Amino acid sequence: MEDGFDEANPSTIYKNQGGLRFVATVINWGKLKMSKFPLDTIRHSAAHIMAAAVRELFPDVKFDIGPSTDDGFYYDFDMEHRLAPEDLEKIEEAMIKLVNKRLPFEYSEVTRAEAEALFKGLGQTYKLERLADIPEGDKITLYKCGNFVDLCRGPHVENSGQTGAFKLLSLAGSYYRGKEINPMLQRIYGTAFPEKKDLNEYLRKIEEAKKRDHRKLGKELELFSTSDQVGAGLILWHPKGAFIRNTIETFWKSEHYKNGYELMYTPHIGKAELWQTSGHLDFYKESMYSPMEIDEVDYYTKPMNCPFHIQIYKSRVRSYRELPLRWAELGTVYRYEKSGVLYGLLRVRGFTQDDAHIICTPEQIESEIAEVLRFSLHIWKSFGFKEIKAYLATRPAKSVGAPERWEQALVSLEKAVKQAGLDVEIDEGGGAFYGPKIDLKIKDAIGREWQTTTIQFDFNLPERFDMSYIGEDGQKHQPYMVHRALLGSLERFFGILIEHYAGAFPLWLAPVQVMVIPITDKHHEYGMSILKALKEKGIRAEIDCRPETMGSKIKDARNQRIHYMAIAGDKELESKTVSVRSRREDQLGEMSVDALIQKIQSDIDNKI
RNA sequence: GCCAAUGUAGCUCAGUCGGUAGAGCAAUUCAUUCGUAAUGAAUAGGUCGUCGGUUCGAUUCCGACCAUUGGCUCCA
Repeated sequence: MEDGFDEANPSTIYKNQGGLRFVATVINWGKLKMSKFPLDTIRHSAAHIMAAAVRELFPDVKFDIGPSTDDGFYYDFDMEHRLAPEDLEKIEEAMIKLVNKRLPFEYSEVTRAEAEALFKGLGQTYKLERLADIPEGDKITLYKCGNFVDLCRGPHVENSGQTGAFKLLSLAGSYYRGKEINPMLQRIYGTAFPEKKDLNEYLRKIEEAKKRDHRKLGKELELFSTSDQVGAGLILWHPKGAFIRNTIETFWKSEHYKNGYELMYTPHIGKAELWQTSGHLDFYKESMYSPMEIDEVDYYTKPMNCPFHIQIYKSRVRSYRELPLRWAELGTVYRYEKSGVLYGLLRVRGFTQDDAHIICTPEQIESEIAEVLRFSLHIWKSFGFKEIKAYLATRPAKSVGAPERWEQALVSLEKAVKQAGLDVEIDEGGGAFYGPKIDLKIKDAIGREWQTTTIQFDFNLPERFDMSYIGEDGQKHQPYMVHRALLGSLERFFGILIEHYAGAFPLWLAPVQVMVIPITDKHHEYGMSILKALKEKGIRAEIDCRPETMGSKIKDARNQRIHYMAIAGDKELESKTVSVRSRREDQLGEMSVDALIQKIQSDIDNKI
């Protein structure tokens, strides 16, 4: 009978604390079937049940909030007990008991004073603070399920039996109100679905994502690693990963040359004065590494390439006749990232941007932007990504640059996006202080979105570096400058690529395209001749001459995600053929080596 | 950076309530010469993340650090 709770008559709860009355939430939903409750209602209700269960197990708990999310729900708690993974099972068990009781969700509209009295009485300090956030005049509603009452705007399901199939997934720390200076609360993540099969499908998806995890595949396929001795967030590209990177870079470079770019190389460090002029030491210093002293002058490792490109621009007087300049560089930069945010290839401390700067006249800006976008989509298509969404970020409150420039920039960005036929979302005021931008998000094979391409105007650096060109009128003018990265960084892109293809790269990127498998050592010689024929045609082939069974060699080649296996035994030796197996289609039967070569070359050409 | 967890052979993991450790896979050697997802046997392989403390003795207990994992914050 905690808190005056009467099991037989739940509605009597808290009557002693302000005489609050609760009514069932049944009205909200009428006769809806459980599966008809909105997903977020089910999840939010599950969060309440979880909170109620936590309260039973740890009575001293203080509650913060417990919303539904895109994938499920969470609830933030503050308590003496440090939650451990074993606790999740106990909490789930307690939840199931509450579910089986089919306790009604009941709500009550109360006055601020009533709510304050209630939460003060319960010692729920976070709830009191959350209560204070509710604007004067707004309704204050409480939802109660069993002996757990929560400040909540609802809605909820009718009773605890309707929270569907749920599962608690993980524990995490989380700052109160998401602010670093606030105390860290304990968060439990879970998810819920109307039906068990939906939950299972979701859990299967998590498993699928785990299988594709680039950190796991990177190790298994020997693509990359990091080393404690080198340092966190610094990537070592192993031969196979480096091969793929080189293939990406070669393609990237040739496409850039074909599309009107020029490529450059610039140093990894630059004097403090350069970064002073660029403003990085004022605005970006916390992401830069400590300087090194050379001949009594401080030099910084570069976090960006732009100041160097600008120096090339400024190496002589520029005429309007040479604009637009499209200058690209695979520039390796180093940025300090907090230790806790490092994540495989996706968040690192040293990375190579596929950077470019477009320097042009105001008249050229619109077509230049359209062209960058077109080029970007072409590149994405080449790597097998087809679903792309654009995000347009406009002028923030604090910003530099003439209003008419911002206006023109936005118009050209909008036009370009429209022309490219992309779905676009506007992020009002989300631009950088130095200019508006378009970001592209690409969707991978299992539907996850990744932010990659960014196209950013910069009204700051041309000013700071006093960039100019001589116009038709013989006068000095300030050019427009646009930064853009298509793949983002090679590290991050490689991580995305690994997950997109689950390690099974398209043939043109695959480090090994064919594995020749002689059945016994009688066939080694013939196998070697096949290997030679393939290599002569520039096909990346290897041969497996280990004294293993054919089945074992096939298994290993498959695990290495090798596209084609060319099996050579007595039959093939006699008919001068190979028996071909593909990763995708299993057995393709016997064919001549020439036929295999043709097949492979056609796959490569089609970027399959 | 913060909260929590983890760190044992190349990989995946077991184990030691304090007496310097074990499996499977991989590797090596030998045997097997095989027809479309694992042939068999033997051998070798570990400062138990690093440094310090407690102890007769530490991989085990304690502390610091490093790294990793799940989140939070951050990512102009």
